[in-house]
Amino acid sequence: MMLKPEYFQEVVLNWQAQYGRHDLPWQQHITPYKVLVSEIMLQQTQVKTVIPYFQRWLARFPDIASLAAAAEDDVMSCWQGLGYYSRARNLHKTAKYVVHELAGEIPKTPAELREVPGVGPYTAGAITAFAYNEPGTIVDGNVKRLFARLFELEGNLNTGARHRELWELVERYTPTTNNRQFAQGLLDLGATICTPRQPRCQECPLQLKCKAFSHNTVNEFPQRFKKSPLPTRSGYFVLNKSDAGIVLEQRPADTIWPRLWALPELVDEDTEAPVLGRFKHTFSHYKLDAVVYQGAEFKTNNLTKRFAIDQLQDIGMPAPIRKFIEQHLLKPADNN
DNA sequence: GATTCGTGGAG
DNA sequence: TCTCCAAGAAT
Repeated sequence: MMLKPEYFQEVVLNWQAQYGRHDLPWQQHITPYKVLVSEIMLQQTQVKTVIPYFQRWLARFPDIASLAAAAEDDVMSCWQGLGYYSRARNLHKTAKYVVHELAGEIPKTPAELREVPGVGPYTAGAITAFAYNEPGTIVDGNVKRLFARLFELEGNLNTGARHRELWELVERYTPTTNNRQFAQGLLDLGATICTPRQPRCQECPLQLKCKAFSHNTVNEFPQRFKKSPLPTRSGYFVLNKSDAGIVLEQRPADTIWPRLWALPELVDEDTEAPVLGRFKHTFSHYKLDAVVYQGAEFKTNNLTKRFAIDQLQDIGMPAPIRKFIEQHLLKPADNN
């Protein structure tokens, strides 16, 4: 290895101590529970987005026992708007599992953590390192980018084989001590210095060791590949408003927005009912063009319920549905 | 291995 | 507005 692991570790640790982030909410009075919650929330989600959710979550479910004892509706309500809702249900499952089967102790080793629902290879290593300060390898988007540039790793690192290769490379550079600080250092370097665009190479402690920097190819790594444009789907929803509130439907577990409360959805368009409004929404894998009908009849096998307006803040609703409803309740259309 | 799963920050 | 992509995991 051209770059000695001992040197790399020393650089990352020293840089983290001096320039890394130390004021994130989940870094204060660290407990395994805080680390678990934060790591699940941070999956594919930016730190800035997570912080207010994390604060509210800890206020509502201060420890793993309170989460285990919570009702699913409360859990989904607290997660609403954060996306990837299976994370919330898995976290709830995990809390029950840990409280009832593991005497409240969150597992410590990556292997044991992998048995936990919603915990994959990254999160297992992260919890081990951050919660217990024990050796845990982490490969996320930050680490992938940093190593891709440091060693000019070519090709698509997202394939199974290349990802395993990258994982083993990072593993060889992961120390057996100072695990928490090292893991934080990797993430902080990726998030604040080795950024996707306009990286701050002048401030990077690894500048002289970085192959991409030396070849002036930093912006070419990690190599990007074209993705096909997102398909567009249509959605048809019903908003039935009365003085008593609005009717919502709890969505089935096998749809987008599983088990959230949303406007009842029609399988087809309704050419009879008046159109109240439309909205567009972009998911990770398709675009939604939605039509909302006013007072359309619908039949459903799902649970439906009428909610008063002031109840809506306490239930888990998809972000775009909530936005649409708020717009039309605050500024009701008078075009009928 | 390819798909599915949300939402919003930032350029 | 459009694009990339974010402390990924499950199926």
